[in-house]
Amino acid sequence: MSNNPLVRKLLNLARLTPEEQAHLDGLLDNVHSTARGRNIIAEGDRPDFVHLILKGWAARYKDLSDGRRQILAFLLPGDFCDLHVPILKEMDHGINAVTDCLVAYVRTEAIDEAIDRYPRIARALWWGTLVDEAVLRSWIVNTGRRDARERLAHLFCELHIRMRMVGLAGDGGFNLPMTQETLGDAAGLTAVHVNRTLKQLREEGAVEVSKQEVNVLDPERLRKIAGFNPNYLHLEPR
Amino acid sequence: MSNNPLVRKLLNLARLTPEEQAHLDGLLDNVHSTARGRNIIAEGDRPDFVHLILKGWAARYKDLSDGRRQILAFLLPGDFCDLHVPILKEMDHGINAVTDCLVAYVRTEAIDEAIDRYPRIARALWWGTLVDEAVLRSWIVNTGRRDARERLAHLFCELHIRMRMVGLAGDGGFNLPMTQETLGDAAGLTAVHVNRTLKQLREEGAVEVSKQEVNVLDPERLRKIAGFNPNYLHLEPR
DNA sequence: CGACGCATTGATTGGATTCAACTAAGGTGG
DNA sequence: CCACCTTAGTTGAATCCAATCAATGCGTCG
Repeated sequence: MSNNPLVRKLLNLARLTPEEQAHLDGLLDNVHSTARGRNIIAEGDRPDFVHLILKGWAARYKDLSDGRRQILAFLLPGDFCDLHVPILKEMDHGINAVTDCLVAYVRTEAIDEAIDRYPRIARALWWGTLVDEAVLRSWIVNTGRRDARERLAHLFCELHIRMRMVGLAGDGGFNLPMTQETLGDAAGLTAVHVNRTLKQLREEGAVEVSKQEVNVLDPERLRKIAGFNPNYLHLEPR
Repeated sequence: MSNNPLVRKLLNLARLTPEEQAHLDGLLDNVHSTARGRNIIAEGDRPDFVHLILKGWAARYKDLSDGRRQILAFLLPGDFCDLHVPILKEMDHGINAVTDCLVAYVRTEAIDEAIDRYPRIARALWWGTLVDEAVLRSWIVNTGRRDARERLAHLFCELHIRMRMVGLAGDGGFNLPMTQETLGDAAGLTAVHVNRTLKQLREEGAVEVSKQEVNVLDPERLRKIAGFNPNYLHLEPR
């Protein structure tokens, strides 16, 4: 099994030849590290590279002028930050390192070349961006129509699957290295209310979140609370 | 000026030759109508065609099992419903006709062919889907971090620009043919609260919404209430 | 005309925020 | 090494925004 998280992720849906996998490995030679709390990309940037998370957690976010912050997506190893930059030029949001991160800087021409040369890579990358988009839609439902308890439950279900996809979680739970404040910024809640809601989820025996660890006590109950339907992650073999 | 809304929309950012425009016109020969309230596509469908709105309003939506509904996007003339279907196969949400609609059914191979033949069309279509994605992100901020008044103001700002892009609105306002219930499903609010909030926005002289018409009384004030920054629509000429 | 869909308004409830206090854990420096 | 400080988590009380429940008005359409 490749230890290139991009390959691990794409193999969840596409079959890739060793040659194709090697080509993807070759893209990730220019690696930088970003310390926790620093921006990987800021709103308004016009990056020359496409950025891919290799290690750690990052968050796509937008800030309002009065300080409110909304996280738009969590980026795990294997996720691209800004595959769209070659077309859109300017970032309309920022990417922040939630933990210390290793980030690959990929030349946009190298992406174009891989897409031209390997149709299956093209298809797999496209699949990845479409799943990202589906996750965005799911987050709109989350913030728009679910209450705090359902929201956090849904977030944990999603992150658990995505962490498993890249080999970073087992069945019992996963590592969630962020504060309750950050969790609130993702769920559209205050840190205080996240705290109370986590307590409630713990007391009803669904999930226990402590010390950066999510411990899924009762997966079935958690899915039920969340109303979780994984179809939007499009994981069935085509 | 073309009366093909797809061309009108794409011309906001791409320069397209008459030949390219004619080719796009040629894609839209298979037209069906859908009555208000009917689904254009349902969750779980695996459509054989890509659908494009030619006339009317449609809504991308998800329903929860207990009846709560969240609208994920409004689709205007020129917008694709499901450009992603060739890759993802199964719809993870539905598309509903908010008004009577005219919808073009485009063969997926015809899209592929246009993309292969005309790189600029490819680029323009990609730009369109990336803007759709940016709009999704903006809606997450809306439902996650803005209150009812800010949310509706932001929605009106966005729709006003998008309507102008396809020649369906002037400076003073635009036609919004939907109930307050539907507006609530988009903003993550109840119809009752939408009603009260519209009243408030009217009383402070920002917008007047009545009889399916949005009348922007004070654009500057509306943008200020919304905290509206149009950068996410990526409309500057590249 | 009566039925229905939609808009409007009032009264009440409830979920989430705000403000505030306190604890626990970790890191730093005198 | 421990006093001190910072950061994160926890809990209580008060407040507020939006949901809920409910009633009414109004126009349209069969």
